Amino acid sequence: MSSNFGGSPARERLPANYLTILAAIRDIAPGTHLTAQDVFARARRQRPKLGFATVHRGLARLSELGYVIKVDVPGAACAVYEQTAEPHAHFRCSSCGSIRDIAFSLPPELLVGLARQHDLQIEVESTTFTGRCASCR
Amino acid sequence: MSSNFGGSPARERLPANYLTILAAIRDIAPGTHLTAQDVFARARRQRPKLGFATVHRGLARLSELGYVIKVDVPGAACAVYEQTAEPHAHFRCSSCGSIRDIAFSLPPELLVGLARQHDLQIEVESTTFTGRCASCR
DNA sequence: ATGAAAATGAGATTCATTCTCACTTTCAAC
DNA sequence: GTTGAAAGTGAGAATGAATCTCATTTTCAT
Repeated sequence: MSSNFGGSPARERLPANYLTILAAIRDIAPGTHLTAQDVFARARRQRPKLGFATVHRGLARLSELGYVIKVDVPGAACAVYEQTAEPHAHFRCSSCGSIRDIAFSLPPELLVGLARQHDLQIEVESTTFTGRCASCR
Repeated sequence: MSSNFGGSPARERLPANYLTILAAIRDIAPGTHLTAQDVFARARRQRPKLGFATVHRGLARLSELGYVIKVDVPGAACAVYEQTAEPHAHFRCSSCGSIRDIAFSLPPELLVGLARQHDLQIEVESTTFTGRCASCR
């Protein structure tokens, strides 16, 4: 899911492992996208006994709570995770597979209109562009 | 990929199997979304010996050529396919998993602007909304 | 200290998708 | 019509991300 406009993360006690997982994502440059494997490798440096399933569980929970964002990009082999940031879209290069953020978001009033028009409750909006990046052209 | 604004399908000789696969998708109500399994089941009624790998190959090719659209919806277990239609977005209900079309598309000039601004070549744009549908509320 | 609930790690499992490969079909050139 | 190279095919194996299971460990209010 790309943008979460449900508000700020709920304050809730998190298991130590989840904090380690969260740190693994927060301790990188904004705009970086990590796969679950990446997060696993990074978090394991802090907690060598950490299991992969726990990373997935933790990422799912952290994503639910709004601490991180799970990004499902069409065409990509697996999901990537990023730290919470301003709403934005994603671009995926079909040639090299790289993913980068694009400052962009749909106007909230548009979402409200669509939701009303179709009788839906829209919680998450995700926009993805695919094409070729500068270096692959 | 949700919208393809690269033009109309190229005229090219397609293997008979691919035509069967295409027919399986075209012979349903617009707005219906079929998984590869669904397409397989339907196409197999016409060609019982058809293999599953061939369906995947065919869908990939047909999608490349613009005859069908592959829809990768965040959160869904697998991709779905639909017939080519007016550009539109997708809504996925997080509760029942149903997917429906939403008449919506980004203004082309916006895409051109983003492409120029970020030095990208944008070929496909995909917008997905997630939330709860009317019957799940 | 204690016990119920939550969290954990390891490995098995699931399942969509892709790969492999021997075989078959297609079709243009002769 | 024959031929041969290229393309397509089906079956099953392989891949790999994500989820599930379960016995064990940790947490924490009491």
